[in-house]
Amino acid sequence: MRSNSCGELRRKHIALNVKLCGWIDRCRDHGGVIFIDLRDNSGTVQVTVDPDQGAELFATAENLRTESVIQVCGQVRSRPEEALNEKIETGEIEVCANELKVLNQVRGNLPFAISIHDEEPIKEELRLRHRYLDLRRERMNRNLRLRHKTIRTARNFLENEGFIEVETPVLTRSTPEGARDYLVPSRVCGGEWFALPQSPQLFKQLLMVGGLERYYQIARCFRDEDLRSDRQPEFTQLDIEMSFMDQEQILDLNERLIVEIWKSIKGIELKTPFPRMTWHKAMDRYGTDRPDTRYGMELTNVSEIIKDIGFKVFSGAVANGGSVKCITVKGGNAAISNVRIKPGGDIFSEAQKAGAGGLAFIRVREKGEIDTIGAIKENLNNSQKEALLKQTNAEPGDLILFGAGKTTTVNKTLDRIRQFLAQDLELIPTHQENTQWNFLWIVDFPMFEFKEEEKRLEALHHPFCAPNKKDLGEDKNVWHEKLPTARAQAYDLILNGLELGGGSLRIHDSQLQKQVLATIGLPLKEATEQFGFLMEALDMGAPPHGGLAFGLDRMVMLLAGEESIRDTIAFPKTQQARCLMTEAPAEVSESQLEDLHVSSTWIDPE
RNA sequence: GGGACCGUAGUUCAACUGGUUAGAGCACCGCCCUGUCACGGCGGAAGUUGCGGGUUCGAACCCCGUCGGUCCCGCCA
Repeated sequence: MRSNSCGELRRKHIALNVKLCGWIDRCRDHGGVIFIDLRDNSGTVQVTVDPDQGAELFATAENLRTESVIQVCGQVRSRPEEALNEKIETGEIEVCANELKVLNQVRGNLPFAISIHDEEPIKEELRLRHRYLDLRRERMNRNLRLRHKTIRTARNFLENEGFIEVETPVLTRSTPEGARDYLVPSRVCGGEWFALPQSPQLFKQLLMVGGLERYYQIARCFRDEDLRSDRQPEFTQLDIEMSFMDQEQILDLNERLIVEIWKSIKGIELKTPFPRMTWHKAMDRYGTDRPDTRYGMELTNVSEIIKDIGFKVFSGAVANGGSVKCITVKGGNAAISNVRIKPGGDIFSEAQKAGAGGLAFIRVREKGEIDTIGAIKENLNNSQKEALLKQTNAEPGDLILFGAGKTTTVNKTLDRIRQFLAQDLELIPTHQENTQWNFLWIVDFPMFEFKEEEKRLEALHHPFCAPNKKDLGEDKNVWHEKLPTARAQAYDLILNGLELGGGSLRIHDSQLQKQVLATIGLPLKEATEQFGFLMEALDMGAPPHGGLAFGLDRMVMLLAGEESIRDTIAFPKTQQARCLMTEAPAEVSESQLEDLHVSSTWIDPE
């Protein structure tokens, strides 16, 4: 069909007779001579149609339209001296057409322009409705190639490390905890349902019991929860699991994988080992378990200094078991007006959205003078003031913002304000050549967190994470007492404040597994029903194992510099989890439902 | 489940405080043009202002509802 690709043609091809296929990127009809920019995915080349090549050919060329698919036969020739174009890779030559066939004619208006020269933003709704056209455009084409290259790099790396790729079921069983499942009714087993996997977690553990030792998968995962710019109902994980490796070895292997990917995609040599931070320290210093370390403004705990002062908002918070923390905004006096930090202001309302009742502040003036509301100023003696300024490293010109109350709320508030101000004050170097890639391992997560609404403990990662042996001790009889406060051998990889992946060492002892499930309030009977196959396997020679999973869509998004994972997925869904192209989900016939022993209770609001 | 923003020609945008026939670039159609490369020139067609209702002498604009899209909170082990 074709002898060459458009983008490869150069001087050395001059005089060669070529056959090209592609899309018409643009046409320039000069009446006597017609120029066609022909595009395939290697690039574009100028095809010239001269009138002396025949009336029929010329007539066809005159009626061409943008984005029609054509096949061109012609000879590569040098362009005239004055018509060379340095801006185009193929700008030294052109193809003189002697035959031109329209393989597919564009009829009617295109919903939007495809041309590489067109940079107009298009409404996403339209892009999704005609995704095949959007994919033809430079940006999406590039993103999908980048995604492919990322996966290929991971595959090569893991291959060389002795991993094998294994597929796990998409039709599996529903499990409690975690996200809402997508369900599939069984026709053969009436009244019973499959669930689509939220991740291949249990299967990959059982592959370890199966003696595979090193597994990976580009795994599709499904979660029926509300969406965000970085969440799709079906998304892809780079899922990895291995046996006989301790945490350090697992982290090291994954660092090398990440280094390899960044080298191949960005041409950057990342420094290893990546920094590590305990979960506790992250919460303390940043108020979040996924801190963005590209900028400072860390949290300072000042509970000790102000616990006895007369300002009840502060002292009361500490007395009630909470804390008072603050962030110091360098140069904040000049940069941030009082209007913004008082009720109604944008910074104040950020604090409110995080659950804070108010937002106390201190402006640091020359010679240690401070400027704040009377209630704080009057109740702060000189030594407390000095201690405060010292601990926060505040200097004249700085603004200190406080969170006081329940520690979780204080952390949430200050984390949110810290991120908001980083954006606002442009503390993050973006669109610069030296983009920072701040990788950070968060380690030593707690096993559980207390779920206020349900008055019970819940697994922070998932209930298969192995607890830290040091926290349990040697005596198996007291494990159940120590479990609730134990740390997990779990880790997250954070990149610039986003969770890139996470994992853990797994429990490979059925007794311990049962105790963990009991700790989150799952009775043995139910646990056996849900996870009996796992517990059984753990009694039949289960190797110590662990692994992790990376959010591939998110990783590609960051590598591509995109702000939504939809731009890294060929056919993504909208925030309402619809596909605008196929219009899925859609109604099905009554007989299909009957086959599945299902009847719909949906009542159309009309 | 909740909050915010958006929806005008095929498309990207405009239309003052609610006021004449809803405009412009690109695309499209026609004519002209032999060296352009985001070609150029002249002309033309193109609109249920997402949809439904209300307020008003008068609505793209204000109000209510609804549909769709985006961002966020809740949610997402």
